Amino acid sequence: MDIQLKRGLLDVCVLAAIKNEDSYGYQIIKDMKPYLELSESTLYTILKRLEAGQMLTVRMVEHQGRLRKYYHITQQGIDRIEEFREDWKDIESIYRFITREDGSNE
Amino acid sequence: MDIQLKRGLLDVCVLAAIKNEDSYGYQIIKDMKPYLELSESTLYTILKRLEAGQMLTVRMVEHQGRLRKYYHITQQGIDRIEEFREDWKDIESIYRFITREDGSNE
DNA sequence: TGCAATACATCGTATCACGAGGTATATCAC
DNA sequence: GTGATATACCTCGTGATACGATGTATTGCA
Repeated sequence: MDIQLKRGLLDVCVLAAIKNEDSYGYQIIKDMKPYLELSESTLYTILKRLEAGQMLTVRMVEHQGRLRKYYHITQQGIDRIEEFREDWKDIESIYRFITREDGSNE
Repeated sequence: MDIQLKRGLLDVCVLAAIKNEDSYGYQIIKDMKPYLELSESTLYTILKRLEAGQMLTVRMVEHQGRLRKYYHITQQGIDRIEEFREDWKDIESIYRFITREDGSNE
């Protein structure tokens, strides 16, 4: 899929992936894979950005000798998803503009 | 609206704006305004990019002493819109992932 | 005379996705 | 025990790109 199209979805998509249950990087990639593939470098960049924007909090957990960073969504993160829902109305209107058939000669 | 969300729409939106009738920069901005605001600098960047990608052709027309550059969509441009329609199915599936209610506790 | 609208353009900046590469442990096959 | 694969994190550099700022030039109206 077109990279540009993904851009606006990525941040919200990651938030959605941890919305119902705290999760960690590797797991998030696996969960999102059926919908949207993203590389590790991309995910960790996004997670950092979301943490900086206080959309989520981080907690270290040891699991079988390896450290995992569990991410937990904040209220601001939940609000961000809600904003996206609002934006979606505009997106759909743009979609209709793009795919409209002008009746003129088709 | 979120800039990132617009990104994937912009190119296709401009193509859609000239799909039914050749148009020029200033007019395109006005036509798109109700759906998607974009600055002149952004539009001219996009038009250059679309021309380079052979999505449209350009023709100079003098109009009341001023030069206008009329843009005409090519078959490749039309195909690009069709590709977008295809991508839209994936986008909608991502939208459902983001807005899904997991039933668990809501 | 001045200002808004029309119509084009360039440049620099900030944001961002991603590939390439790095570190380290667990697990399983040979 | 050695190597490969999976797990799990990270950084850096690059290319793409939207946009504000700025510039040029004409038309038309107050």
